[in-house]
Amino acid sequence: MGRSKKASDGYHHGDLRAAVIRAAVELIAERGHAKLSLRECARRAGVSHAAPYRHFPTKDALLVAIAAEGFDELYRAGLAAMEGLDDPRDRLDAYGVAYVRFAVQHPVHLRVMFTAELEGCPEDLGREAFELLEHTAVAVVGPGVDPRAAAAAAWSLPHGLSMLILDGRIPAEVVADEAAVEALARSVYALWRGPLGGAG
Amino acid sequence: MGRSKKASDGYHHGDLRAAVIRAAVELIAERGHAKLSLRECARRAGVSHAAPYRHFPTKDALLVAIAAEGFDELYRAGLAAMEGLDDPRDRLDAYGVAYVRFAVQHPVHLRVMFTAELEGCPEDLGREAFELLEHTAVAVVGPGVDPRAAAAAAWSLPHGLSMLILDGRIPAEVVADEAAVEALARSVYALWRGPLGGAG
DNA sequence: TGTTCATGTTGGCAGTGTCAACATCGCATG
DNA sequence: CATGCGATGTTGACACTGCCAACATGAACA
Repeated sequence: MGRSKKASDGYHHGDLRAAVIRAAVELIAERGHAKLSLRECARRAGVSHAAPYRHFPTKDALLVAIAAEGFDELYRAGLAAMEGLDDPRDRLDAYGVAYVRFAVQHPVHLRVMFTAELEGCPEDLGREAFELLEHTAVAVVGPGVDPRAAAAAAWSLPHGLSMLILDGRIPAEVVADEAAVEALARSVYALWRGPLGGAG
Repeated sequence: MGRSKKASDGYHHGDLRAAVIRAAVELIAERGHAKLSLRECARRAGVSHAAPYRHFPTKDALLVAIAAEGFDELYRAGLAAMEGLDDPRDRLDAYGVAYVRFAVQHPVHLRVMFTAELEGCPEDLGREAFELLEHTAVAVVGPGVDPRAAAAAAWSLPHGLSMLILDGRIPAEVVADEAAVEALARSVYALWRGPLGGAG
């Protein structure tokens, strides 16, 4: 039952903050967002019911921490996916596919990231990830287009697909495993490149 | 303080079911999804704390009722928007714009509709709205394309845009009022028709 | 007129978020 | 080495919640 690296296994936990986050993500995955309980997190981390309050002033603060974790990882996944690609459109595609991949790999995080309603949520949460997308979109559409509209358009597609998948709105066969999801994402982009988007 | 149409203003309420739903939507709009409380709904409806249980066996059942209401209205909004249009692409656009309009007009409903995680949620919740979209999308892309992929692609765009707006992820100026939102939706479609989608 | 049954009420239980008061221990300072 | 302080964890409490069981009311039908 190693409690992890440093800190005696006695009174103090050692890395309770991370342990609570981990427990919360597990709990949400098991029971759903609405049934998350700080006290249950504490139990799973092996501490008393009020211990998490030393690290998170409020339940919402815990969720904000999860969201921040998610945005950070999403940003890095986007960067990694676009690495080495030069054509703006290829880069945008790559980000989009990575976005959807992130969604199925970290469904709890994505859900929490876009649940807002969180009080005390820092204004610029997720800004890096957003700006990366906006710049990529602007590079595709050129300088004549309102960047905010370009960003909204480029963001909506992978975001919508991700949310629909998380909500179980996409038939199960089409999202059976990670490869299937990636294929779906690519074909969604292809459709908007082709018959859905192209000239009629 | 007329309690509405029939039913004496005494022991029995008359239309408690609808009153509870109304109160729940208000409450979520004010305090957020997570802080919805059946007891507070009961208070606002002017009944005792357990009265809602005569109409909803569980809190989730109340949310399912709200979602059903939303899907029904979304379906009818889509139908109305496409009425009189013949070109499949125009019809798909019209549905999409109506989808986003619905989102800003009924943010609570849309949020609840796509929160899933609801236990005892009927399998085919929202099927009408979905099938309408799928048929419209298939009419655009033709018979050679997997209908599930076509539906996913056509659905992702308005859904993603709606969710981003509800989450406050789109700059406030761009979604200041209903007209601005509609203009944004149209320009998102135009971008995927043009520089984002078209041949480079 | 009398009974039934949907609807509403009261009271209670276990669980929750949050707070205040207290306990323990690592660490820097003498 | 002693000491005391601040970060971290504990205990106990409060108001609130979802849900349940037992009871009350009254509208509609026999």
